[in-house]
Amino acid sequence: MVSDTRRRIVAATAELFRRQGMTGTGVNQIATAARAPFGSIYHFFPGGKSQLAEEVVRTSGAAYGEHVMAIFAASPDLPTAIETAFATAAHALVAAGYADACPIETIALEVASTNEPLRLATADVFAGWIEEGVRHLPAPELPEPVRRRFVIGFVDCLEGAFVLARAMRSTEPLEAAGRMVLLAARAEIAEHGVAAEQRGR
Amino acid sequence: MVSDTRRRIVAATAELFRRQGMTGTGVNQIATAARAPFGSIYHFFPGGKSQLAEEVVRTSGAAYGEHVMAIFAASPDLPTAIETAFATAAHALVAAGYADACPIETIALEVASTNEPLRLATADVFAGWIEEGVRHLPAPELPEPVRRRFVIGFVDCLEGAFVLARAMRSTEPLEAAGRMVLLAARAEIAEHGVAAEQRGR
DNA sequence: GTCTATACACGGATAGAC
DNA sequence: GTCTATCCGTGTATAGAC
Repeated sequence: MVSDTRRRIVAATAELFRRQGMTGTGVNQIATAARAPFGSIYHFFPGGKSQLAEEVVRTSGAAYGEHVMAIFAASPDLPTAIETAFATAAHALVAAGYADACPIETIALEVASTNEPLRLATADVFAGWIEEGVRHLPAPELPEPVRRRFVIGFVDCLEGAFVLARAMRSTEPLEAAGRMVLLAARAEIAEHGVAAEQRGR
Repeated sequence: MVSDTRRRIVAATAELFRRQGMTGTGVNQIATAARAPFGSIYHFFPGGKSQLAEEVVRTSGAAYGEHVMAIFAASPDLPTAIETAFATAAHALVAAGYADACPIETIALEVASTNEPLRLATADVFAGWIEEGVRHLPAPELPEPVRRRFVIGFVDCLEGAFVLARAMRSTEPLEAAGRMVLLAARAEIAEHGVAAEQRGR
């Protein structure tokens, strides 16, 4: 049985961190947003802000990965998956007034050179996305190393597009990223798909 | 005649913001790093941290854009430019211990939903990169809208790769991004370059 | 387990001597 | 122009009543 107060704290923290980053968010602000007494945060997270941040990074990071995996799973082929993923991301970003994009991106940059435990948490999340992405990429004809490289490039494009889209308040960066990933997908399939057929002969 | 103290303040701020972000950096820390008296910061920047941040975003953003443009200008064709740009970025990132990547990326995410003047400054920088990139992209055969879309995708990939590379302490994301951009470039040239030739007949 | 009060440091910013 | 002292708010964190 998980406390409801605890859940509210984690949810409020995730939302605030996603929008303002970690250093830009105070524990006080979290308590207010979660409608939780200040002391409850230190009751549930004796390690303070760092412990809370690590849990938020790992849980919201995993949830976001599953969200993208669901799109992969529902797509008949790779081009469809790419178009759906970037269109969905663009739609969600506009709906949220360009506030909510990737839940861990801002934190990842903030802690990369300043907080080793949290840096590791973000690295674990990205590694998990890549692993799951390689496993579920709807392009079984591609050899595993190609799939891995492609999935990493996919995440690169999505994350980078979020930065430009939020700054410029435009979906154009997401459309450009989707196009780039799509062209790369076609090229990899043309090259390695054909090679696979030739090997099969 | 520009004060040397002022220059040291801007340089120190740029370095600290690039590594720790803006909210994670205190004015006190800036003064110490710049070996400048605390009050000098408010002497040169009466608007305080915001004014200093805006100048840093615009100047270091423009400088970084010129750095990439120099690579474009020195490359005989688009594939070479892409390979050089991503290889140079990877080399620089490793040399800096994964601390120094894009000078405005962390700030852009921090301020996107919290500080409108600074958000505009980051958007202006990105817009400037795109404009210059479209102008100097070593692929004159591509029509202008295609060049624009491609340049935006290029920046998407670079920025996103920086996030993953810094978090994972690996150059693999930069290599994957470079590969993705390269494949997309070949595809655009194959499609539109041929179309241009056909129109010329 | 819940909540309030408070400690203590550091945040940004200002005044004013030199 | 340079630098120090200081203000006040907010930051994280803790103590302890309930």
